[in-house]
Amino acid sequence: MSKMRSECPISCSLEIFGDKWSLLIVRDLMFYQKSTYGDFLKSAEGIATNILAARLQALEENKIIEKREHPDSKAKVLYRLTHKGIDLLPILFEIHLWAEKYFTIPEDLKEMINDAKKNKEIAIKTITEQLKKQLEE
Amino acid sequence: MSKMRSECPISCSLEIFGDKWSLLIVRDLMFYQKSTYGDFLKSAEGIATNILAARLQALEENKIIEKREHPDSKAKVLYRLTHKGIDLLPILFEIHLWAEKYFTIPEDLKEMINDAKKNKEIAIKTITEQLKKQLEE
DNA sequence: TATTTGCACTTGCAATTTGCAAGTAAAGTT
DNA sequence: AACTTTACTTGCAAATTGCAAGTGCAAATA
Repeated sequence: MSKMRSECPISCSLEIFGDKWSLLIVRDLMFYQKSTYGDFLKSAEGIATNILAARLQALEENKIIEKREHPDSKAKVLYRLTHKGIDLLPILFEIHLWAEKYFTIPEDLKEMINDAKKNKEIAIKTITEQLKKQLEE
Repeated sequence: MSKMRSECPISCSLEIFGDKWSLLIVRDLMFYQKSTYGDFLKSAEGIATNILAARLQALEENKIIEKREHPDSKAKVLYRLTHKGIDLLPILFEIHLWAEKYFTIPEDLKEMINDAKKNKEIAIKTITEQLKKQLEE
C-alpha cells in the first residue's frame, strides 16, 4: 500500500476491494466453499481468466486471502481467507440485506440469511468464529 | 437495470456501486453535508470532473441520489440521498469499522464513530431516521 | 449595461484497465 | 507416451479512466 488517495477509511477500503470482482471472490470463499482458481471461474458472473488472476494476486498482496498447498494435488492451488478477509463478513452481510430490500432476489438466497437477520450480531459472530476456526489447520 | 451478470445480491449491488468513487460520493452526502458538484470535487481524493459527472448520473439512474433545485441559486444543483441511498449507511459503517481495524486511521475520524460503535444498531437507526427526516422537506 | 466570475458540466485525447480468445507449463491420468 | 486437468500468461481490441481545456448559463461586479 504505497500512496493512497486519502486517509479516509472508506477510500482506503475501496482502493482494495472497490471493483466489480474482488468481493465476489470473497463471497465465493466465504459462503460457497470455493477455494481454487477453477472454482472461481465457474461462478455465474463469468470472470475472465486474466482478471481473476489479477484480482487473486491483489487480494493476496493486501492480505485478504492467502495461497496454500492443495491437499489433493500439487497441480491445484488452495486459496483461503485470512482473518482480515473473514472480517469482511459484516460488510458482505449488509450488502446482502440492502440488495434484498431493493432488488428482486431468488427466494433460496433470501432464506440463506433469514435466520441471521433476526439476531444479526450473534449470527455474524458465530459465522466469523466458524470461519476462523478453519484457519487453525 | 437491464441485463445483470447474475441474480446474486452481492453481484447486483456491485454493479451499482462497485467502483472506486460511487461510495465516496455517498459518504460525502451522508457524513460531510456536501451536496453540490463543486463540493464533491473538493474532496481529498481528487475525482476528475468527467468521472464525477458520470458517477452522479449513474447514481441518479439507480435511484441512490436525486437532483433538486438549490435554494441559493439556479446556477447550483443540489444532490441528495434517496431512501435507497440512505439505506447504504450500514454498509458504509461496516466498511469504516473494518478499515479502522486494518489501517492506520486519523484519530478524529475514529472518534467520529466511537459512540456508534458501542451500540451499533441504535446508532445506525438514529442516523438513518435523521437523514430520512431531512428528505421530508 | 457590460464584464467578469462561479458553477456544472462536456469534449478531446492519452493512458490504463477490462475482456475475450488463444496459448503455455507443470502435474496427474490413461 | 499421449492426453487431460489446472493455473495461469499473452496478445489484442474495446471500454473506462484521467487529465486539461473548453462551453454555456447564472449571478455578482464594475
